[in-house]
Amino acid sequence: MVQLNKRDSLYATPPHTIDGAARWRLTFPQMTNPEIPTEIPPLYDAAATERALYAEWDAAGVFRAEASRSRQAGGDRDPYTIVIPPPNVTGVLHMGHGLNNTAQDVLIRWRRMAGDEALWVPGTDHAGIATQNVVEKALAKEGTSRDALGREAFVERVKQHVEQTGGVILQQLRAIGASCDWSRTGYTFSPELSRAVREVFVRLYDDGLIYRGHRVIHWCPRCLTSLSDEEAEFHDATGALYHVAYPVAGDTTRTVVIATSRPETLPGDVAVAVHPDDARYADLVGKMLVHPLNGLHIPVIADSYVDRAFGTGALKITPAHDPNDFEVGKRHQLAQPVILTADGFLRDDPAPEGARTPEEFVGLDREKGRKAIVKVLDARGYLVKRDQHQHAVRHCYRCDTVVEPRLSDQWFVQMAPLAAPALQAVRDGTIRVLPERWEAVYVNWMEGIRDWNISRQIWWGHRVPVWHCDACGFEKAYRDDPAACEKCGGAVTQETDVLDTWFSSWLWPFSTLGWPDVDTADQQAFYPTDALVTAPEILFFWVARMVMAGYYCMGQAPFHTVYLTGTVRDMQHRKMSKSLGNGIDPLDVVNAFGADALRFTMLQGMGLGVDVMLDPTDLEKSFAPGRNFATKLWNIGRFLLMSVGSEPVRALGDVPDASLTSADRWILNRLTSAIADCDAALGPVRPPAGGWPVAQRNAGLRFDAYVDAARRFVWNELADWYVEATKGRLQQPGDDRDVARAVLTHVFDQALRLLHPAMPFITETLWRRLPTWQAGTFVATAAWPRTFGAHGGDEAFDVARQIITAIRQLRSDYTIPPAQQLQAHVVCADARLAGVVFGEAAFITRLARCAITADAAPAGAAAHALLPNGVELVLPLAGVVDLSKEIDRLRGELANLEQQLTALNGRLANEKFTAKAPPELVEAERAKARDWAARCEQMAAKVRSLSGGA
RNA sequence: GGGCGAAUAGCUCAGCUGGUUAGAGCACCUGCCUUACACGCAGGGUGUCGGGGGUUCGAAUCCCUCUUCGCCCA
Repeated sequence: MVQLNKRDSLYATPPHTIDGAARWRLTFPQMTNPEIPTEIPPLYDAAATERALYAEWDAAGVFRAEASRSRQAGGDRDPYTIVIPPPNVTGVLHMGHGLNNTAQDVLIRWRRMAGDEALWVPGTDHAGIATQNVVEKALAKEGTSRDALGREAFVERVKQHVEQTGGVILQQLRAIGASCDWSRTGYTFSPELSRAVREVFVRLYDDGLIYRGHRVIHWCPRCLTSLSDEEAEFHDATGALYHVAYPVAGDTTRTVVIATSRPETLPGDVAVAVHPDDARYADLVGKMLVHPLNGLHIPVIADSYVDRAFGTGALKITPAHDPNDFEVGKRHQLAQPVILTADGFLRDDPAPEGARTPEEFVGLDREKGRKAIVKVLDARGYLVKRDQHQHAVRHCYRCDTVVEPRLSDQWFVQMAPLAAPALQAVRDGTIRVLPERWEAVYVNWMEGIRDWNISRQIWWGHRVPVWHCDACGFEKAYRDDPAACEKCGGAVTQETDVLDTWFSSWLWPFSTLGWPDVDTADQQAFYPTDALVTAPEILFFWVARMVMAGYYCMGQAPFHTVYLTGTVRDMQHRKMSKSLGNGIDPLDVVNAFGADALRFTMLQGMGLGVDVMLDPTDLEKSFAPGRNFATKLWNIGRFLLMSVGSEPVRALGDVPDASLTSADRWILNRLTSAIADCDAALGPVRPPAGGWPVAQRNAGLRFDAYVDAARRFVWNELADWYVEATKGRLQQPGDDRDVARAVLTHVFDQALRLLHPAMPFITETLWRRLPTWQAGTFVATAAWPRTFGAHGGDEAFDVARQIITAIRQLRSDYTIPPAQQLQAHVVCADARLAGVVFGEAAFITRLARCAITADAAPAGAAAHALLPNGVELVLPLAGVVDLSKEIDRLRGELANLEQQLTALNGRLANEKFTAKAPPELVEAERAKARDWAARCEQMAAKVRSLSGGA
């Protein structure tokens, strides 16, 4: 429940129904008539504006890029391209997307206005495992399964699911204002992009970079597929380390104790390994041990892989269920019994001598199997001890199931040759990664690059395009499905695995531009792309692999800048997630406060490498920065546009320089530094030839600094000072009124342009109400502001501002009601300064509600202020000001300044300082000391005269 | 276990290659419905720049160390 002000009653529904969100939904007449500025509604209605405005942009083709206009294709504009990180086709928008796509949209809108041929390619990926999981769950509910349906019918079913539910997220992106070129929407499973996937597979295969390997890989027993290293995420867990005794065969006095965190894999043991230099076990190497569960004899082997310091220094070897054991097993030619089923249940894989998995354990899942086995070991006296153990356990990134290492045949990409140029690119500055520290992470991963398991044992995805001959065994990868074996004419069979979804998205920057067709217009015009904006989590999954694919397929890097966003978190710093229920639906925010408020809030919090904290339980508070500023901007616009009115406005260039007031000069100078600040914050657009120089590697992409600069200009300079300064001028017809109207219009126009990339909707809505607006034009395609030379003569306005602030401070110190008119006596030793001050008298009087006069102040109690420039203010306040308190107040100020001055003089007296510090600095400090000394003297004199007069 | 980063106002963060009287937003305190805006206006900084040592004429900034917290990798 909010406190209503008098204005609310005009528009609001009864007070008890008012909350922050509801107020924004109140409807006002459509604001499509810009011709009547006097009818600008008092509240900006985002809901009623945004959707229609987006449709208008879309219909006008504002977001569509033309290949022919790109310099690379013979046009006269620099291309600027971003490809969207394709979201899951059946996904819905979350805050992470909101953050990420807002950043991209700022860049694209900025460059579009700056005159680049800006292309933002949107699209989705088919999300193999995730989408298949969803459909399989639905089938389970219907009492059927993918196996019952069969492969073709199942794939058809998934397709239907995607058609029905897919693409929602692309609609949602429109709601937050994303200015994508929808005519180029990509989909990783479309026929075009599928052709790219197949092409790259065949090329890699023919180059010998794709091979089939029999290895221990990460297996998700729930998704029933293999996972790449990146998809099997480590989570720290507290487990137990079990010490199990293996008796030495034929020597009842001795045992070897091994330590394991996974006793359920005991049946798969084929050896116990010790370090070759480990004296404790040296005499046992080559001897046999009796397996404590199945009684089979297994050897003690020596292998330097064993870490003597871990556990007991003896390690059980289970080749089929641990990647390291697999390697050890291969070195020692050991068997590879598989004692777990695909879905994670214990099974037997008997040795010639007998069963490995005792019958009582067969059919138990991993959890139950572990408990049962530990119980039996304990009962038989083989369990020596059980320690608590901290370790990292891999989990499936899609379903969070504990990943099982599993021995199987998989397709791999040999990565080292692909990594070489990708590593070089970041090292030599062809590609920069921001925040910089991720560059090190990237380099580290590339240097230790491991082969990529690209096969997935699912059906939804691109099927591995390899066929083998049933008759002669010939095998080959094909661009087009073969009818028969090219060697013997026998029947051929295609591989059943499909490819990792990332095997399609690593081609995204060029597959969306028409690859593998060569030199399509889009490729020529827009490749390589410019910035890639994404979350750090997919640096390896996606970004690093795109770089590799870019070099492999296109011969050059796919982009020159990688910007990794922060993560959206709640107030406890937990990542927002569906399972925690701490997420915020961006569309709720859009409905409540508008897309601009959402975007501005995110941008303001988007420091480089900084996470964005939002409170899902209090949207009102979380989005206050954006909401407040959107409202402020609306109100500034409303007032400014109504004040300027609809009569013709002179172009600023037609206003003679001499007609500009000090205030005009001041705001124009503030504007030019705001433009410079925004440009500097957004940063260098593209690297010079030869890559990023060190000085620029970390420059730009400071979205927080950009919106801050624009906000400061609009709110703290334009609204707080300049608009106030023009109020008087606008009421008096004449030339000066027209000058003020021209400056207001120009400055507001420029401000809207600066803000447009951040707040596209509200800026467009206001921009078309400018008296200079021409039908059919958009701020979205208006020219990005440029800095201009400084206007001299803005000091008077600054002096006036200082005086106003000083009077306000005194008012506040003495709690004088704002409405009470005052009179200040201004004492200026400097005649020129006096002229300046009294030239701004009207302005000072209005803003400070205080007339100024040069007359000497009357006797009696008064408040005093001494400005740094020597101007002295006396506010006669008999009855309000207590003279002794006033003296104390001034003495306090004086003491403060004297303290600073003493420190400063100390520094200046130090010869080491004057000798070693830069001369400019020393001179600046001397000047400061002179100023302070003068001011101290003035203040001391004031205190003396007040004390003496008392 | 290996590597990297951070610690500044109640909260989230700026503070560039050492030199400002240490800043912003939100929150907070005081006074105001001053005819664009109470989602606002005016005024207010509420701080041992994590602890300790060092380098330097000078340290929030550079170095060492301790503590705490993150991230990446295994």
